[in-house]
Amino acid sequence: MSHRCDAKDLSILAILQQHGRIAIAEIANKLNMSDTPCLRRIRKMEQNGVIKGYGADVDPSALDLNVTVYAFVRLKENSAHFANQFEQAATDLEQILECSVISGAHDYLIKIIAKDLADYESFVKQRLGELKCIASIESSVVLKQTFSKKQLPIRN
Amino acid sequence: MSHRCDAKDLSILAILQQHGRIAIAEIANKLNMSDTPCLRRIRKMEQNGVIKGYGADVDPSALDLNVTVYAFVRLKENSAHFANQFEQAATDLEQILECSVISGAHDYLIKIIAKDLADYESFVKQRLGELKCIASIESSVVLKQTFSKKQLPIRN
DNA sequence: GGTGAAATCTATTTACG
DNA sequence: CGTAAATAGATTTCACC
Repeated sequence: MSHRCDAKDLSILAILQQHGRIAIAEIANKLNMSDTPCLRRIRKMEQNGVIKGYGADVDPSALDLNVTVYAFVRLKENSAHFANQFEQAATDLEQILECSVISGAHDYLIKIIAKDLADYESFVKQRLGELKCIASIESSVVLKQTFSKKQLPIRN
Repeated sequence: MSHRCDAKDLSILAILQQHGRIAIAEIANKLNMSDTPCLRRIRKMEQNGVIKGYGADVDPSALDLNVTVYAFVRLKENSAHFANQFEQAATDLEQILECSVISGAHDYLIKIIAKDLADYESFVKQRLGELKCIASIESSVVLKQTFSKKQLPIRN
């Protein structure tokens, strides 16, 4: 279901990554092409999964979410059963924004967002602490987000 | 410049986070309101920064970006000069998607995306390795991304 | 804060090179 | 793969509650 993106597709993606609600005609205009082929390319990329969707980028502090924490999680056993249990639980917890299996001494790296440190602490104790598959959690609190880019690097 | 979001604003945000290109009329319809107030609320949230922007969610593998790595960086000194130097360099490097100052033994956690492990290695050696402010880098390769949610949790 | 209708702009389709 | 014109649909403004 994949698809080879040519240079024009990549140019369209570079624009849409940054301006998700831009008019198709404006994209076409920027790239010196007309609307119809531009729209056709976009619809094709939406259909074959190159474009997974569109979203508004919301300021976390507007939702009173002021603390981000990265946490390393180790499981008690490296069994498929424990892994599935943890991954399902993590998926269901809205405060966990990202969950990755990583190389090295730990099993998972998860990114968590919370209102404040007290909220984070109660999340760890009441939600993660409930999971019997977890052996240890090591938290790294984000003191300052230098930046977070929403765009992937596109090289033409 | 902040703004108190009421329940309707939050409902709008919940929809726009997941469907960034949805028609305003459709949002209004889902929430049993008419177009004009819905649009007014959205424009207000765009202006006061609650909505920071819109973007297409692009599949990294379509751009031949198949490796994600989290790296802990320690600086040689905890001076403002070294911090500024590192943060500016990280901002300029497109492959670094996120850069956070974290608590604990390390100074920064950065998220890097690369074509493959060879590409990542050359990035570390040729780009990061050039920076005189860095004392050490510890990489955690993402073996599998269990999930990555693009939406912040919204509780009404 | 809200409504509903009119005007304007954008997306989509169709016909064709 | 491209263009251009016509239709259908969305956004925005307006007068008003």
